[in-house]
Amino acid sequence: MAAEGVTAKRADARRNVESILDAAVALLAIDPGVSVNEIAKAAGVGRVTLYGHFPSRAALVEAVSLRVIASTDQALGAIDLEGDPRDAMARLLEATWRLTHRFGAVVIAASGVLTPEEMRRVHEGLARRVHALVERGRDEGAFRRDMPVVWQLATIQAVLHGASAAVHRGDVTTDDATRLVRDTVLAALAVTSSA
Amino acid sequence: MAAEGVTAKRADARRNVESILDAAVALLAIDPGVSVNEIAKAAGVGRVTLYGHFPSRAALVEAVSLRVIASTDQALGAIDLEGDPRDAMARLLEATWRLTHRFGAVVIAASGVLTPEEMRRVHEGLARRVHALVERGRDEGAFRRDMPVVWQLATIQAVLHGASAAVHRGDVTTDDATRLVRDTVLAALAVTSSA
DNA sequence: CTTAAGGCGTACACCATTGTTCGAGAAAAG
DNA sequence: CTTTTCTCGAACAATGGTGTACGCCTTAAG
Repeated sequence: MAAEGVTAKRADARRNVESILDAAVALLAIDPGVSVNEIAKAAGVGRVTLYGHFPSRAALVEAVSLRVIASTDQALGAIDLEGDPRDAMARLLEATWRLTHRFGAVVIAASGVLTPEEMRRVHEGLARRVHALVERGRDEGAFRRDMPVVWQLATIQAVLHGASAAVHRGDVTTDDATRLVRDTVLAALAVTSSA
Repeated sequence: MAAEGVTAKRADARRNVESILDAAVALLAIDPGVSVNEIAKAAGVGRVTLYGHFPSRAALVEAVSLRVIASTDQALGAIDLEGDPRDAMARLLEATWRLTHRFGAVVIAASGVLTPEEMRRVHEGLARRVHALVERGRDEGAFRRDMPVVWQLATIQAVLHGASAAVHRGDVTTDDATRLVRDTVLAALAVTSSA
């Protein structure tokens, strides 16, 4: 329908592609080095079938990355970043945390496949919102200015990643982590009363 | 000399073992999956020579782990943890940061070789000091109590790890990171003035 | 129902890595 | 100098992963 040059894929083929992508996202989010065999098995298809849809492991990882990026970008785009920087950051963190926890190590898998330039562009696109919000918070006196912005961004990312690890370890629940990430990051960004 | 049961190793053999361990620590701290070949090459010895001293890759990683653990334990044991919890935490963080940055990913390599029980014991030994200090700080009203201790420990670890990544990325210098880690962690642990 | 697209298992080539063996040669120890 | 230990390269088997070729079978599509 879309293009008549390519013979429309059969229904089960489309279903399998979806299964493969779903399984790949789930497994790559835990272990970036998972084998194609395991992904195919988890998707309920044969390894050869997987290769019928994705010419190589790299292509699969790339497809997964694109899917994760699109999903992430869409979710973050819906966040209201206006108003008090602290409140906006709280909202942004809540959404970002869910995404980080859900996709986790996919980034690591992607870093081995995508070119550094592609990685930079993706990271840029996702970090842009946080970056802009941190800048605004600093300008408006809500966030401390005695640290580099890049450091503050790195801290946010580190806390998110650490929260994901803590949940996987069973130290805290996902719901608790939502609150803890927010409070911890806001405390780290807040202007010190002793200054 | 030490024991007459074993024939004393030759001088160059001892030197080579040291070279191998040094190279292994350096390489494993960057890439936990580095090959034996690369380690041997970096140490300036043949791969077979390496296998002459360490029966397997796992044995090498274990030896490296033990060396790192001993070095870490000794360095942290020299820290004065008395006095104001904030000051003590600052001192502890400074030392821990240097170790984290120096050894980094060795932990990841070790996790694939050491048994979970061994890993737990090692982690316990290293986290014990931080844990005790956080507890004391909470009891004395210096650190906030509206977060689980395990979360606060996870946060500290996350910031340290993130700092190491930031330095490797070139976002901040090692010296800056020392100060930033301290200030960020203390801000995250501090009791909120708004509460 | 007929047909073609897709699924699936087996088997194979290929590559990197681990771990071993052998023998010649260099170097330390006495 | 002699002996013993160690180094080192080359070669080999084993493993585990990626990617391909082939043939049979299932299933969607018309």
